[in-house]
Amino acid sequence: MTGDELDDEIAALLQRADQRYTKGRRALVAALRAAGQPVTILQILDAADGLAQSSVYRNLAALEEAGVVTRVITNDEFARYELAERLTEHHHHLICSMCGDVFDFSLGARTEASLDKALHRVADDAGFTVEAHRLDLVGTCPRCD
Amino acid sequence: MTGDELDDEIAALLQRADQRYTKGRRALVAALRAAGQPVTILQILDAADGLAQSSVYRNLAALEEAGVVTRVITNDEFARYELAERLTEHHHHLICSMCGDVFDFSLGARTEASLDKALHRVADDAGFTVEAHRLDLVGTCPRCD
DNA sequence: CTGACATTGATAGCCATTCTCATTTAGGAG
DNA sequence: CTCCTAAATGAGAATGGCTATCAATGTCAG
Repeated sequence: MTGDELDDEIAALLQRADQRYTKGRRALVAALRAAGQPVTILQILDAADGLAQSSVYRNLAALEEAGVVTRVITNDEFARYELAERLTEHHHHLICSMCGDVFDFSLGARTEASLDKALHRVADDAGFTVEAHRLDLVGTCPRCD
Repeated sequence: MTGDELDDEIAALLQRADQRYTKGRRALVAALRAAGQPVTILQILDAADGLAQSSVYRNLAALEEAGVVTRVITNDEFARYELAERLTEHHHHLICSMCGDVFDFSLGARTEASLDKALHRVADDAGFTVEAHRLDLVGTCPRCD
């Protein structure tokens, strides 16, 4: 997806949620795009300066509500954010249990498909309506090893 | 694993970590065993009363350190705990995004094995040392649907 | 029994996140 | 362009799950 297509898609998502695509929100999206991996609020504040902490928190919540970004759950105490899969592509996370850093990875289409089938079977049995699945690898990254 | 075997195993794990298997810790383990699903601190305090909040937090940390329990990461703001997989069996979680409840499920051995193989391949490529993998299904439980 | 030390429980403190509110900004109507 | 209304912003206060503190208690060894 090119930058313009991405922007159009985001604008549409925000409009649907009655939200404006403001300067601050554009800066957030740019920071997430530049990072290329899930980042903490602190990292965002350091990278894209001129943003107020309270606005970053508020706007990330608005963007999440609109389906533009996703909050990534990890082991440490800091929330991380990345662009939603609808704007990128389905992927999973490598989480370093030492430093907390998070990296993306994908499985082959075949593995992903068979996993998805198995998961839907499980969900049906349990009466669950599936929204998403989350697959994380927890370990030690090369830098911390 | 019978109750006694479980207790022996836990005692061994604690001993290895220079920790005692005290009354309060036994009560915690009993509560987790009775629950049969990951539970919050609040649920533990409600179920097994007579436990001090501070001791529950401290003891869950000690038990986690010793490898007896596992902290389960979910979407909501409450930490959940369950007996470690070494004391039960490998499984995954169904997470309800409405009420936050968490349920266990397992995949067939074949699916699990091929997933594990794919994950190790990914980890090797990235230079990661794998500790564990985490597979969660996020959706809506029958009660909230 | 006694000393050394781990554990407990009440409470104070911490800190990521959320809330508040006065101010600024943006879009629509005339 | 000028109002007007409502959303967005930013600085700081407040929230709340969790952690640290510390005096009192329990426990094992000798």
